Amino acid sequence: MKEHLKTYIQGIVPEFVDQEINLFLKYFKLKKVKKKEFILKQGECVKYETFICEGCLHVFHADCNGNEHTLYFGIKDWWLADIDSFINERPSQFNIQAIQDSSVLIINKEDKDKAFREIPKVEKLFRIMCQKSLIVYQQRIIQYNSMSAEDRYIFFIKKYKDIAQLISNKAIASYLGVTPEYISRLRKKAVNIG
Amino acid sequence: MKEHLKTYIQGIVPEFVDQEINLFLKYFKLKKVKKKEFILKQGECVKYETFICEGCLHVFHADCNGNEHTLYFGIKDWWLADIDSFINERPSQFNIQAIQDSSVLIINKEDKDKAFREIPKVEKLFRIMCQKSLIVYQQRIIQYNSMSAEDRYIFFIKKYKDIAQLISNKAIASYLGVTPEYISRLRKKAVNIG
DNA sequence: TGTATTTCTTGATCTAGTTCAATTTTTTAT
DNA sequence: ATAAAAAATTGAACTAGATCAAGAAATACA
Repeated sequence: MKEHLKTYIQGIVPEFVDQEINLFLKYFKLKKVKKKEFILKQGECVKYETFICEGCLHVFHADCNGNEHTLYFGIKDWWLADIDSFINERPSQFNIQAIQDSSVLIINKEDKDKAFREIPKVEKLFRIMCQKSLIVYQQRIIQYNSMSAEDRYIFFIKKYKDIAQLISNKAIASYLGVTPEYISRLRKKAVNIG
Repeated sequence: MKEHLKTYIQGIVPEFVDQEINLFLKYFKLKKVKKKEFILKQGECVKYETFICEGCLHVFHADCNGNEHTLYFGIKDWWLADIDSFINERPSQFNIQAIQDSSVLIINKEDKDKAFREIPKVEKLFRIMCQKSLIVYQQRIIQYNSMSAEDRYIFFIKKYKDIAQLISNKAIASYLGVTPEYISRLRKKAVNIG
């Protein structure tokens, strides 16, 4: 399983040498997560940063009316964490739940901090990962401001084909910020048009 | 002017020693920007990463209908860059325009890369900065999905009091993803309610 | 200082997306 | 294989926010 993460790291920071990666990988523990199982519930403090080897997980916030709002879905090669909670050690706003049986690698805060100190390239790795996430979020924000729900739906389905097939329409709705009913209507329309 | 940046850096990464900061600061050049002046126009490639010492700047995308969509406003102690353009060396989707006369410090790509190599703590600095931005974007995305335009307006005005006073309602509208007319109505309502 | 341009406001009308409720389909668990 | 629960669909009514248009106020600039 750790091979996944190794390949991922080499893809991001090619300067990493084997020995450094292996040292880093030692800090990770493999965890199997069953479908529907939570690895984080909102209100808890995030203890681990998580790399997905296989499966699919759902990061979402439930508001006081019980409505769910999706931050994102993660598949193979994605990282999961509520950074705000992990870094600032405050209760998380988010739930993380497996949509399928999944395998993840987890590292705790002390070990991650140790890795930052022992292996300087880890700083670079996380700096670049963060930048990549930022780009995606920026894109998404511009889309909220400039596109209709219908266009965002079409964009989502195209961009995240593989994820879209694994998740419910309800979950897509909660990602796009619309109601499940509306997704249902959009879908019907899409089918009729072809 | 560079003192601003120095203080900022010390606030983020206290381990930075004076000598390292000074070395890093050497790479920055001061630039004065007049109100309404652009430091980036969409379609251009981003050459500089920018730190704001004073003033206020506006980062926005103009769509094919000429409508503007604001990514964010920056004031003192904010960084500006379309990371996607800066890192991947592709044309930017964004404009950056001064809302007031402003002073900024700029660093170009080669110098930034050099700094990453010469001063390892710079990696840490940018890693932490990125994390902070991510937290803000995540918050904003959840708000798009869970709050009405009215509530987002109220939130914005409270959270960014100082920025809100400098910018037009039109600009606020383009940040929130609503029309200026609607902001006008919300404002009226707010005044009447008190 | 006056004029041109941009913003702001307001009314009237419209529509994308919501809400609620009922039914069907799919999934889950036994 | 079956019952129970969750998700999806559909219709009808509704509403938050958009659009268009026109006048008032504020800003920019020569």
